[in-house]
Amino acid sequence: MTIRLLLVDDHAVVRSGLKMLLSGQKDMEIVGEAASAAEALSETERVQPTVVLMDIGLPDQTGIEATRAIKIKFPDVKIVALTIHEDEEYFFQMLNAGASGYVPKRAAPEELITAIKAAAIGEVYLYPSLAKFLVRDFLSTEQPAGEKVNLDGLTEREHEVLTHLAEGASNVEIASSLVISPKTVERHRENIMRKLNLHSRSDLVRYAIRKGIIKA
Amino acid sequence: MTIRLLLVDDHAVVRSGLKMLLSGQKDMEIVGEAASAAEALSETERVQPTVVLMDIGLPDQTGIEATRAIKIKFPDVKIVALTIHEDEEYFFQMLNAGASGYVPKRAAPEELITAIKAAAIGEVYLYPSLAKFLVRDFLSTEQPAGEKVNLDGLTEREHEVLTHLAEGASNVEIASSLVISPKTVERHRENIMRKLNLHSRSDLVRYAIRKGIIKA
DNA sequence: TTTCTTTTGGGGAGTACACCCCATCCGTGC
DNA sequence: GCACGGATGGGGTGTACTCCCCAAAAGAAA
Repeated sequence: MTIRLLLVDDHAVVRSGLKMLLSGQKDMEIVGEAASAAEALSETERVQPTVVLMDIGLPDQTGIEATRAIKIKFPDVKIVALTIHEDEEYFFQMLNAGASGYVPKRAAPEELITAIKAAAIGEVYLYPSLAKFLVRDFLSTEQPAGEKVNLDGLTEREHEVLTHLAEGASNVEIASSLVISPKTVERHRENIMRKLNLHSRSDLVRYAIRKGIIKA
Repeated sequence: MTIRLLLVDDHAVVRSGLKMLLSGQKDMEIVGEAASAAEALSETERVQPTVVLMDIGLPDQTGIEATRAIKIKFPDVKIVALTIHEDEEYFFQMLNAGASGYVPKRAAPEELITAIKAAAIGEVYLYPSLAKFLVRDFLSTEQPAGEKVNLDGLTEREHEVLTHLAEGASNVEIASSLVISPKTVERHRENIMRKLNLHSRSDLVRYAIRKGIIKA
């Protein structure tokens, strides 16, 4: 079964390139083109494509709005975003609008083809640089690496020891890592704890993560 | 910069096939192999790979547990799941465990290579048949995706104890808080540590923060 | 020069932890 | 009924940790 494609992009050159690229695919057929959101909707109605390749930057509306409009009228039509934008915001909005795929224009041609085929059979292709956003959202664990400023009154060495401590290393492990005696490590740890008013390794771990000294 | 790979699969034949397949890649180098979860962990420590190719069905533990263990000890090591399983359950668990990619064994070789490269630069490759699950999850829960039940295999009580442990409480403090014996707290702690393959309070703290169980 | 800080290290006391053993009670499932 | 897992506890062993004491060398600051 051939995949019926509708190309939506306001640049004729881009559409031509896509036609050139995709015409080599036996199982695909380009059944229509559109240069605006309004046209995209009417063309979808007219040609009943399997998959719509949707640009985001369109003259009248955004491709996001066009996607939403198409999915409301034709829920079975799959839409793959093909755009220069690689930021989280557009990506999430396209997903919310109902897109079945998201491919940056810089992607390799094979990736676009994979995305189209995936969309056609009800699956979803996400470009790796965008997929990570979704996974991060899924894990919902925000931990943007904080500034590595050193203003807690610790000395250079103490800071170094703290890093190891926070990573869960034992005194002996740290000693061997820093090539000093375990007793010295202990000494540093005591000083760190006194300065920071902490009293356990668990406290040190949380402190270090809060300060961005280590990642969780 | 070459990508250092560790292959984890209990079938030697599979590993051989992967070596054959990946040896053609100039920017990749296979630096180790493992046939079990335990071996995976020790090999990771030994060879410090960039990316671990992780099977799920392993003799001693699941690849999910192995992934969790590796990510806790070596957060920077990227892990790509390579498995015969294509169901939602395993997929979500691997993501929760910290995987940077998920590729079914039936996928095309190029897709595996893409996934490895994506993981190596901190991105995420998700196979289309799995990606749709994540998108559906994203759309259904809209904001608080992921972390809702005990995907880590802990019981209700253990989860409760873990929270206190992660906050730095001692056994005695937790005992008095939960109105049980310190010995019981210890019992729970042991079970938690065994299930999560952790061995110190510091590990527990980092685990809990990563999971969003407590804030840093 | 003298003082202070940093880094290095040892001894020891008391506590907490990590990891084993054991058992009982209770509810769910077969 | 019986098995099974979960929650509850006790005992013990060895190690690691937390916190005190002490000191000395090197370098910066007074």
